[in-house]
Amino acid sequence: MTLVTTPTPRPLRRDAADNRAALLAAARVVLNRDPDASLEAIAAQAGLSRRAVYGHFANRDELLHELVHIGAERVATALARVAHPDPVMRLALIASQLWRELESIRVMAVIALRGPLKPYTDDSLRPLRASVLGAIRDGQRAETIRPDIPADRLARLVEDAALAVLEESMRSVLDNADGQRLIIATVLGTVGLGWRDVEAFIAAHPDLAWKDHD
Amino acid sequence: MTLVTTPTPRPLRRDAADNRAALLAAARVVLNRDPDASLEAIAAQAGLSRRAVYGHFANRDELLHELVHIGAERVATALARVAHPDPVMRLALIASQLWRELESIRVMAVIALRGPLKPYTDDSLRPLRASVLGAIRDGQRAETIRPDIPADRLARLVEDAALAVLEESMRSVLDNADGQRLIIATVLGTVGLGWRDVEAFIAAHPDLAWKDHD
DNA sequence: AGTAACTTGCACACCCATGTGCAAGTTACT
DNA sequence: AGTAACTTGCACATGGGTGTGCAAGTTACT
Repeated sequence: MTLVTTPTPRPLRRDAADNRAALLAAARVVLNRDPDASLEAIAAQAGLSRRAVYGHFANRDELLHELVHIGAERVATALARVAHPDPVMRLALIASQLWRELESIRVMAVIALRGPLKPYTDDSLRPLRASVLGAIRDGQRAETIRPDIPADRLARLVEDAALAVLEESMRSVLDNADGQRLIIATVLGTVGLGWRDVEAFIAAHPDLAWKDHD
Repeated sequence: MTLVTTPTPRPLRRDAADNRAALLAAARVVLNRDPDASLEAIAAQAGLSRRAVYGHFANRDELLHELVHIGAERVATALARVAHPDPVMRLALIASQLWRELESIRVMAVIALRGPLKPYTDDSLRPLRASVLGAIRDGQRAETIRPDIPADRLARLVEDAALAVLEESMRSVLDNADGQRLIIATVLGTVGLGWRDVEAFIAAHPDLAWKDHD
């Protein structure tokens, strides 16, 4: 008769846990700079050897998979905060939350484009996309959002517009307040609002302003 | 005394010229689908062997260089048609011309991002970018274009927005009329016009409508 | 202080893409 | 019909990234 051990294989040693986290963080940084970066580059950024990577992840894909998984969780958490009857406001809130998850979002987008991780990444982004699409549909019904472009197509353009702002933030320096304002302005602009309307909208909703602490 | 031969090395054989053109066309197609496609893939698309590529281009970079060169010429030609006192109209015209050069533009953008060709590609796109930037500055002075975003930053966002439409055209099918309308709407939206203004603008300028036959 | 966990460095095999040399075949041009 | 141009297929070298095995060193935990 054998004793059944707990399914938990073993409580990771502290330095190992740190290194694992460091690798993921390094991957997020390096891959944002160069989507084709080698494991060598990622390990170096984490201050580890390439060989060590294989102590934590079976292979490259598993590392990326983890990255996407973590990103998806952060986005889901951020998205959970968003709820508002006005679809335009909902889009603004989503945009604003995305700004806070800049690096995770961008890595996911970049990984989604290339390689075999695409299906999984798409899965992870599904709720976000559904949420955007829903807001756009509602807004089109109310004609606050341009009804001249099919909702699904407009949703993709909004996604690309948001990504453009995230990329812009890698080129030049954007502090949080500016970045948040910019991504909101760009998303609402894409969706059909004129710039004066956007300014009025932002002014009318001071609760949209950037708050630190979470 | 020696006879001086014309600087033209020799008049390319016809099939060779055809194949060279086929390779460039194949590269445009294949690289639009996958920016990292191998020479093998490009040659195959052209119906040639990988080895033949080296009969026309010294190396991979030279092929890409040629592609960018051709693209730049097409864009320059298209851009030359654009001149209008109203900066918004100017942007619309630029956008409209870009739609006609879809594949060339997209390949250039994709090549510009990665690899050592970036400086050359940037050079090639300079006049286009200058033109966009100029229109934006003029429009901001007149307050028809949103003045709340610095002109250079807005120019980059416009560029990304235009690319987003070109990408959208690779995902779903867009006929010329729709594509042109969409890229104009997106660019003008990014630049701050509301969707009703855009519709009015397009309606007021029937000369913007798609015309075949160049 | 001792043990297991973790990292390192090196060696190696593997894959894939690029670039070159060369002989043999096909094709355009005159 | 003959010649040079062009393409092909193969072999080979090179380079860079991935993934693995193993021995030796370091570090966390008890």
